[in-house]
Amino acid sequence: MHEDDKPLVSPKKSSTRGKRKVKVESEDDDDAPLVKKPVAATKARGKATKKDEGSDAEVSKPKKKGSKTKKEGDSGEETPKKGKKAKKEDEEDEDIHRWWDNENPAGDGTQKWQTLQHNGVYFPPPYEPLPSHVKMKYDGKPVNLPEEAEEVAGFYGALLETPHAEDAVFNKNFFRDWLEVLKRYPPLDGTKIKEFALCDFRPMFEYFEAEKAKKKALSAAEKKELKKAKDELEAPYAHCFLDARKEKVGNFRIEPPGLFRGRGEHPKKGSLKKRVRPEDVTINIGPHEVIPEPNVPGTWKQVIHDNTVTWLANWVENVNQNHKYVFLAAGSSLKGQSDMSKFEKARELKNYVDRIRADYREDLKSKQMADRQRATAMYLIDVLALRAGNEKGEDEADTVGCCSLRCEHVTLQPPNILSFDFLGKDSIRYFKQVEVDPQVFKNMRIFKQNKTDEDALLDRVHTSKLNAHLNGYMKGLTAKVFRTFNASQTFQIQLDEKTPHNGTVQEKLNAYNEANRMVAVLCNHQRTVPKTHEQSMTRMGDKVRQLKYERMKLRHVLFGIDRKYKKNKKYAEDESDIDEEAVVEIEEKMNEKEKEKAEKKFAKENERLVADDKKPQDDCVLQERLEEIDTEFERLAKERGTGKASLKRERPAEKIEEAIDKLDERINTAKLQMVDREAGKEIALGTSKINYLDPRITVAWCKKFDVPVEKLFSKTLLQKFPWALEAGSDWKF
DNA sequence: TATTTAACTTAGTACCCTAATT
DNA sequence: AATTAGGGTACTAAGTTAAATA
Repeated sequence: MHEDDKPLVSPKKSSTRGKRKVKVESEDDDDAPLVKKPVAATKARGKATKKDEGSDAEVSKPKKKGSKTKKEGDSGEETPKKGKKAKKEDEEDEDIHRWWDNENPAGDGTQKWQTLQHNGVYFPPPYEPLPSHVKMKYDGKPVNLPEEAEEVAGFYGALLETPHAEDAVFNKNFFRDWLEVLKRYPPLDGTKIKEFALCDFRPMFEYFEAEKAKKKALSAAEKKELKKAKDELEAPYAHCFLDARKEKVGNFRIEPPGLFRGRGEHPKKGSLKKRVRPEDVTINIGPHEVIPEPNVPGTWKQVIHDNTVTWLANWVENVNQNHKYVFLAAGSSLKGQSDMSKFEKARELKNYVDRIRADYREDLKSKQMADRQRATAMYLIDVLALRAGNEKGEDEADTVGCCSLRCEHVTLQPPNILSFDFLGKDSIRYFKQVEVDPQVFKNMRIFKQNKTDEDALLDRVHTSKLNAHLNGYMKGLTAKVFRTFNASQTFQIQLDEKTPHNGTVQEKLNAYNEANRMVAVLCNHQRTVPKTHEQSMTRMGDKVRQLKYERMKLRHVLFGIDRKYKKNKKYAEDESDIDEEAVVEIEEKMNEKEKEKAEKKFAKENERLVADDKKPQDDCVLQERLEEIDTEFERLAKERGTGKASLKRERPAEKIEEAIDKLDERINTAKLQMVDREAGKEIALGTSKINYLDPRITVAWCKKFDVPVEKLFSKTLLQKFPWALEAGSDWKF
């Protein structure tokens, strides 16, 4: 692998080591001449730098982007016609940086930027006190709170109808932190707030709800107006210039204050997450750029110039002392390159995985306990796609991964089934019974010997050691690469095997989703069952029964036409679940619906007549129509159980046969849809699509099977994966 | 070497928007 | 035209990992 000098790709380590801390300006003096100008770069855009840094990366552009570039070219002034109607205002028309055209676009190096210009971060607007008539109550009496205390009370008030308000830990933490605020900002009327149980936040809650409703009731135009105003305020922060290219910033808004919503049994949930001020925020910017002003009063904690990192700003959040960063958006070159190298690394694992597997299978029998445990861990990571599983602290939710499994999390079901039950990342339950290699089963029995439930199952394995071991096989190999590798590999294989070559687009999409789901199951990607799931299931079920009913009727018509059909097995058999009772139910429902429809139609017709200055139809017209429907209903009632039926309009037997075939098809797809829906109700497909499946697999598949990629990648996903869109139809993971 | 910290990826959910449905 | 379901996005918590520190 040759070292190349592309600006974004530097050879790593040697050059970056030791520079993690703050980089002093003078160190960068050597490249000063290159970047002096961009101080005024807001206007200059790519132009100036193109000349200066020239050549690299841009070579392929003129051809394709000719027209676009020209437009950008006359930069400075706006061409009067420009944006008028040609484009929707949101169409960005940036010429994308084709970094993946470079010879070694992802390399394995740290990306090191040359210039970085941005406007800092966007602080949320300051707190606006509630109107004076909205007051929480204490012991039944309204309390006059200073705004600092009111704000925090409001955070809680907004959550009244959520499960958080029922959570003892959440309440305790909130109340503790709120009391702390109250100490500094006590009620203005002298109320002594002592007990949580005496607090009534409902007036606040109701006010918020009313405000929400008001906002919702605004006309579309007003909403648009508001959004536009907000966008304008935020616009300066939405993009930055990285090496003179405009790039989207991911999360340029500073997280607003609120109550910490930890997942699962997080001991700190409900704690007050304080408002972040400029004094808390460090910004990272090119050494020669104009230093931006915060949009709220105050000065930055620090301004640094560290081109070995990719963040624009950071601060430490007060609840868990977690570091928060402002990064570029997923579609940026920096993120794109890193994403691509992630998948390239996973592909590289293909060259080593056989060896690695052979080794750990061997080591499953090692005499050394540490080796045997490590091998077992690797088995779990490789086969079950478990996460590495770092140790966690007392002040965090009790969740585990591979290396942090405890004895209580695995039970043995002879001869060789392991039953896993533990909470993983985000406190998502991993609950599976898995048939494992007999040696793994034996090992587990051994590892559990003489230990209590709370003891570590793999007490001799630690993530860092494990990763060091993996790194010995392949540079950069760590536990998490296996998840990426196995996910993408599984996906590719499933698609290759299961895609119906001559199927319809829908059938192909089904195969795709099936493969996607298989990966999601492997990685245990879950979601809460949608609220409406049950409802939509019954609705789908009703639809199937309706179809079956129609089929039955058609069959009966056939019997009336020719007795031979009764002999035909295809038609002789009754539809499942359509018994006498069901028929009654269906017909009653049909009757009801028909009447409703008739009434609506009647009303509409009259409206029209009135509008045309004619006189509306008499009610008896409606009555007549309703009676007709009832007559039909009675006719059907008489048919019940006779095994015969007639149609309103006669049709030849062969047409009916065709219709039945069509119904069969519809019944089948509807049933499949139900099965599909039920199977997927708690499986999240998105996570694997975004993080684990090499997008080139999807792109190649789309090309090969002639499916538009837009059916599978949303707009943002398309923006995230520009580098993958050029994969050929025969590309393989 | 063990522990801590910094930086980055991965994750589910709340909420918004859009398209299907009524 | 209004409602609703479900897809998409924003948000930020919770992981992993390498490097810094003790």
